[in-house]
Amino acid sequence: MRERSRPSAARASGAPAIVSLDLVCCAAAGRHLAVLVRSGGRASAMMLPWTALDPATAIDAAAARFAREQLGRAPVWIAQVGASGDGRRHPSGASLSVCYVAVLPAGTPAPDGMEWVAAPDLTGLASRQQAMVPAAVAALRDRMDIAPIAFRMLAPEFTLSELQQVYELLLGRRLHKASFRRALQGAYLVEPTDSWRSEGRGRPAQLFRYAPRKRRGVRRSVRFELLG
Amino acid sequence: MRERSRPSAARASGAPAIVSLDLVCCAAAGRHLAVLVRSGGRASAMMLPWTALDPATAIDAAAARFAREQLGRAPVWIAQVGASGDGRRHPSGASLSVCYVAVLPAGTPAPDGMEWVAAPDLTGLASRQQAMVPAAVAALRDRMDIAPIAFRMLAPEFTLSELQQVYELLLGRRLHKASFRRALQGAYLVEPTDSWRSEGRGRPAQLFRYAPRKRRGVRRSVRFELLG
DNA sequence: GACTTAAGTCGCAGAAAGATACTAATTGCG
DNA sequence: CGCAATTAGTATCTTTCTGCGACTTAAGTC
Repeated sequence: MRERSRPSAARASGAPAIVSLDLVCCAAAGRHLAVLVRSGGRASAMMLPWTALDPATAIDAAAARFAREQLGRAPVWIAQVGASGDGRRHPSGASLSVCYVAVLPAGTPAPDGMEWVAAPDLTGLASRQQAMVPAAVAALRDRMDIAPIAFRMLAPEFTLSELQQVYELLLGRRLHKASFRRALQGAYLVEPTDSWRSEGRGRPAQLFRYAPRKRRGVRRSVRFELLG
Repeated sequence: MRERSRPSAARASGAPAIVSLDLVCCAAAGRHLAVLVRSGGRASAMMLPWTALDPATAIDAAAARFAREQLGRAPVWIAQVGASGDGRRHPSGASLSVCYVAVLPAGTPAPDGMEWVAAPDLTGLASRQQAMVPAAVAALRDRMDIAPIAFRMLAPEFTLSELQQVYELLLGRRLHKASFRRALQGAYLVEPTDSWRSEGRGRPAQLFRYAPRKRRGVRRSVRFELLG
């Protein structure tokens, strides 16, 4: 089990780290989803931020605190992806790793010692961490229709085109503009502001903010389409 | 940290168990979802089946093997629910627990030392295990439209009314018969057999089997309804 | 002023989903 | 036997949802 540079928190007690807590921090960046990696000195030694899990602390709280420490600020959203532990390598040598996915607004600068890498370009991680990235992205995609993840990836005031781009990013496919806006309108999730933003060429876009209004619980119909 | 009767596998080595692997085994039982519990001698000392996680084994494989051991057969479906570790109590005293949800066909008899308890009646578990039950049910509900969970909860040949009852069980609401069948028909997931089953009162029902046919990938539209 | 680009809107055609009502086949009972 | 009760399965109508192309609006560019 090889070891290179590791975060100072790891194995501080001298006891071997049994369980690691790993973080996939995501932000929208143009057409890609960017992930924060710690580049340990050389470019080839990239790793996701991780720490040894303190058995005395609640794990969700530990993840939130670790994210705040690493980012210098609280993420706008965080959730557990899952636990993984098998033959694949982890920088810590931990036999078990619990992965969390955190979301930051687009344009957040990378903290010292870290950098944003587009998710598809992210290679060369230890194999267990490598597998966490698609799992974290899938977790985002799966939960974006029950939590306002896409909205949190934007500044508090945003254009509907920006929002649509985030949805297209996470879903991995293009959406139809009119249909997207109609669905959004019907959900009473945003309210217009008085501001407009002119960005280069075309007509200025109106700015909106996330302001969900209470609605009676809508129950979706049974979907067999993805089964099989 | 109190301890009562525990499975023999736990702490066999004498070292304290750091991570537990817990199992929520589910089966449809009438109008309720039933969960397998180990009733340790007295009725009050119920617990979910759990074991100490062996750091040397891949966790998914360990969960599958533990389920097979406990059930005397392989479950028809199993998936990880997540890791939980906080102040709440666990029978093992473990600081971290990884929960898996397993599915068995309706009517499966409880193994020795275990019994089926309807999920709503399941109280008196250690608090961390208590929280696993709704989380496991939610995991089933969330994944039933991407994995054939409902079909696996039935015998290989089943009636459409039985299938609908399972869906209603997992979704927690009534479905419309005609709409359910129309959607099922359109998904090409089942094929009729030549058998019919007469069960007491009304008209005999035709038996179907799960036989998904390949279809082009259907992409669902953006859903904002559950957001907010 | 004409062209380009992007934002935002309109309306239609087809698909999907809900409801009601209907037919069909069996058991229970007088 | 004949009829009510019960459950399975189907037909049809209506409403809603969704994909899509076409359109208008407002800016920059030449």
